Amino acid sequence: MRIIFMGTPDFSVPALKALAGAGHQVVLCVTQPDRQKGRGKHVSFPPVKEAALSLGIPVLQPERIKDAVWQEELKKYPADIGVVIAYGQILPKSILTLPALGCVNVHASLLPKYRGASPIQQSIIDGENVTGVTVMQMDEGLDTGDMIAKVRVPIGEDETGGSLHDKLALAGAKLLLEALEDLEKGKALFEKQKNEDATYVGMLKKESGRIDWSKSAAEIQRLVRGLNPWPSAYTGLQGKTLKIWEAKVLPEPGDESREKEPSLPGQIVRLEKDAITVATGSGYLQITSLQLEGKKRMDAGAFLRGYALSPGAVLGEKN
RNA sequence: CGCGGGGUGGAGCAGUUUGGAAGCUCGUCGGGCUCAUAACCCGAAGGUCGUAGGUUCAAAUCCUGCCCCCGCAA
Repeated sequence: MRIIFMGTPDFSVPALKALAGAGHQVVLCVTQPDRQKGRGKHVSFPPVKEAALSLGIPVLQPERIKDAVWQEELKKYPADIGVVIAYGQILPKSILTLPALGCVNVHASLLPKYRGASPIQQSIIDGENVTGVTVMQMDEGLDTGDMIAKVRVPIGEDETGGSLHDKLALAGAKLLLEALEDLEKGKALFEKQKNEDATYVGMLKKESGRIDWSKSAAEIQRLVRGLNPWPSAYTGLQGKTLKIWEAKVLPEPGDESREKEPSLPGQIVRLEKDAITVATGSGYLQITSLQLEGKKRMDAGAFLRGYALSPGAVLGEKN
């Protein structure tokens, strides 16, 4: 089919490549404008643009796709269908209805749960056992369209936002091809979403990674996993930001000697050769991989070799 | 020219302000102790102190250029 592809981040790339690899004709890629990124304020291309250029696909980068000029521009690229994956802008109805078959969206959750911007990370943070990808026919609402295809993906014990992101991106690419095939043959089934079951998740902010030590160790550990590698869970250590990359949940501090001393949430109760155990609102968190502001990520053992840390210190204090 | 931290034996750090014999905690290797050990004791190997140049009797340390890593901000 002739396809207009709209997407921006890494999540969209496998689908774009899959479409091209499956013989579809991607006539145009619409993606967000180049932005200043990184340390030096250098402009960089969105991942989808990089991929599109290497595939020889024309790229359009509207600042505001709602502006009427872009609708006219899109008409220059006749297509059978639009495929939207994490594009980053709300599409007006005039564009959704432009291709003959309209536009379909690949969303990284089992709709109607986790509508919105950060379904991958949030499903881990919530402790879900399973998530998935949904392909839907787009309508004007936020992830409210009729569902065409769905695939379930289990969330593992050690799943991180990054690992799940990659799995879902690949699963989504595969599912998309199947859905397009059904649509092309006119045998696609459309299932309405149960709006009463819908849940919404907003965009991730840096602040969403701040650890609240009064929560349970299990909750904090899920936050650490869900926000790894971005934006990462963090706390404060002696005035500096401390990112927590990996941690385990312990029901007990694992040391008989300290049980008498009450510990505050966030207080370091035990230092081992390669782990730092911290008290939480419920249970203990054993930190095994971390990163201090300005330093590289390292395992707890390496950190303790060079950083004078002693039990009793409290993490997360005013920063 | 967005702000800031940093590059020192395999790892993580101190030492740089007040130039003058390369240090600490680990790891590795050898030996010892032990029923045993990630514990303890003894010993050893391993570093052009990111890189290029400058100042100096003397530079990890002061000055200049360059490379690389990281946190923030976007």
